[in-house]
Amino acid sequence: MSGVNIKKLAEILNLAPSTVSRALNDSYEISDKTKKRVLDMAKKMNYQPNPFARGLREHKSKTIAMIIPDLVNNFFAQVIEGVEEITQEHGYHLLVYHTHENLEREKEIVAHLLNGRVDGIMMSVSHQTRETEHLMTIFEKGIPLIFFDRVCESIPTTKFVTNGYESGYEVTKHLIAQGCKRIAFLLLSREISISQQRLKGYMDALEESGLAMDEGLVIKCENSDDENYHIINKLLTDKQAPDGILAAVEKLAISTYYVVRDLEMNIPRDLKLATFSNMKIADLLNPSLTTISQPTHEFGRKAAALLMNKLTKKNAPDFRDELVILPSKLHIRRSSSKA
Amino acid sequence: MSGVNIKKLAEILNLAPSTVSRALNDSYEISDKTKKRVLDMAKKMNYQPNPFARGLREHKSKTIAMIIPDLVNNFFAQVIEGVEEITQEHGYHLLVYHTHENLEREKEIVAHLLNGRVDGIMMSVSHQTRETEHLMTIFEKGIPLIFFDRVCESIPTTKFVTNGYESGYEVTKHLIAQGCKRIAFLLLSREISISQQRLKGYMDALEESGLAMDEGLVIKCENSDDENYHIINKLLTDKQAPDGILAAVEKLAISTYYVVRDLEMNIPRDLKLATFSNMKIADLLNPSLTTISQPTHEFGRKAAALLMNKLTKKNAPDFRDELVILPSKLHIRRSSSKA
DNA sequence: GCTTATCACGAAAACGATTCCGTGATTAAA
DNA sequence: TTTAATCACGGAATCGTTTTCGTGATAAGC
Repeated sequence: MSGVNIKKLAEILNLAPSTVSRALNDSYEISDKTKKRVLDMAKKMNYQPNPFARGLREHKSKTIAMIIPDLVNNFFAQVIEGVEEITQEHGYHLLVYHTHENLEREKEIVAHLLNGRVDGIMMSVSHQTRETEHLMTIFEKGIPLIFFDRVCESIPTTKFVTNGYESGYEVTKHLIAQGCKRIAFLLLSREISISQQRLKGYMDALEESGLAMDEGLVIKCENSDDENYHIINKLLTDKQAPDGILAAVEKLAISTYYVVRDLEMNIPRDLKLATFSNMKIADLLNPSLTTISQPTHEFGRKAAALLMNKLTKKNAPDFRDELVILPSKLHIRRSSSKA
Repeated sequence: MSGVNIKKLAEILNLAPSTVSRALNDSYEISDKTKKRVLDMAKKMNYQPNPFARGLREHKSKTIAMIIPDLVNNFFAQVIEGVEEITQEHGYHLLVYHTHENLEREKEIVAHLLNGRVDGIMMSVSHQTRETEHLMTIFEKGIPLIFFDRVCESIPTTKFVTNGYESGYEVTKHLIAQGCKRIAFLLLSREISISQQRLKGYMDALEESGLAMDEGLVIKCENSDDENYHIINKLLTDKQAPDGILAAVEKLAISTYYVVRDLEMNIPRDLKLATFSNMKIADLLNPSLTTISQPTHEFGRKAAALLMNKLTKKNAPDFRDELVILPSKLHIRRSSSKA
């Protein structure tokens, strides 16, 4: 169709394909005169190297993959922007895959990436992910792998996370300071480490404040908003209803707003609410919503920069088995206020 | 590194590479017995075909690209989800690129996709995009191209859009019915067709209602939130301030909220507000926000389905030069109410 | 029994780029 | 002047598939 390749260029210029290739790659073996001839003609004919031929030879794709659970969650959309900023700088391409929190899908996606299609992978595991063989396979094949946010602790590579424990602790302390005695913790999964850390921070804050830890107040929610509505509704109409809610995920806080509205309750009078979220308009909600927000763009940029460094620098060291912790920030707003 | 290829399989099975290839592709020339042997061994050795070798032979990448202006805008994030759903079904891969509303970047991205890296392109043009040579190049190279939302009218292919004119008209009529006499229209660009249509709907509604059209009320905003804050602030503190605002983009409505709050004005009493937006929590804002929302998932799915059909079906017809119109929906909420 | 299909598979070319090896020509060293 | 480098380039192999063209063997048709 298009059909400008090295062979044609060589023919037109009366050179061998090897010479043209070397000229294009600025090899020292080619005279400046010839280089100029080749470059000029290449530009004139709008030559673009074939990525498959090159990929086949070099075993490099100049492509990385991002595997994330979901996009509707604002968090990942923002991280992607950060990542893409960096990859584009380096001339890399970015493939995006959603697992929809489904382990089987995660495995399938991973399987399709083991054949050289990508040079590196950045991922956030689904909250179903307990087995890790498929992730270990990536690692063992030597494909550079970075986790972010939802990490898999057992794979010895670099992981980017937020300080889940500290922020869980901090926001719980805040809720207690505002007068909460029974604080429920809403989460999607207890499997993934970020949830565990937030939960631990929450529990330690309770204990330190002399509040009883009630296992019945740690509520596992679902992926479906409808189901969550009912779960939260049941929670709030119980005679042992909590006076505070800490949501591990934005959408659980949203569902809480709807339940509260339908029950004609009042936030923050009857219930104080805080959530982990990167929503930009938390300020404009009614009432404005107390959030713990993560530095999303920085997240994406830092993780991508590390990966790009590994891929573009000769002899870059392997990733260290470490956690890079990016601090979250607590934004106190009306939903958790005393009055 | 991994190293399970057809040649190795062939060696182990005592067959020729060509036979193995045919067996894997379920060719009629291979006996069932041999097919089974090959398939079993391929599974056992975890064989994954090399995408570059295949791509080089077939001139197919099994990959499509999405080029969008921005991701922070909820709209595109949701469209991507729809697209990915379909592409994943067909075993296709999805590359994502952001132009950040920058024409030069758009051109660069396009240039990198002309060499066979992708089998098809779905895009929404940046609002800077006036020239269309780079888009025409895609078309002329025969790469299937679909536009959505922000389309380029002059390229003869299928475009997916919402009914901008009708919804612009409808929401303006609504604002007028709520008592607005001077309605401002906030937009990012007059170049792109979707803006033009919404604007036209707005103007026709004004005219039909006997309201004077004031060019000074059509306000061009910027990409930066800070600048927009000042623009809107100036607008609302003018002695000729509007009593209604229709925002073409969600973020302009958000900025309006902040300005109104800082000016200690009241929505909807002092100013009625409506916006094009796919925000899910418009309901929870203070006051709740009247929106015109697009069917984002359907958008992505329909456009992707058309593209997949073209790419996977033999002899699928070329895209017709037509506009596929997906209707938007007006959600009336408190921000535009009479009282 | 002989010709002709059909079957089941192998050998080799091709896709487009990179790179190892060679080689004639010029230059430098002795 | 001879020898050895260095330069500037060409030839051919290579990456892993798919596919065209064969080919020997078996089966079918007369």
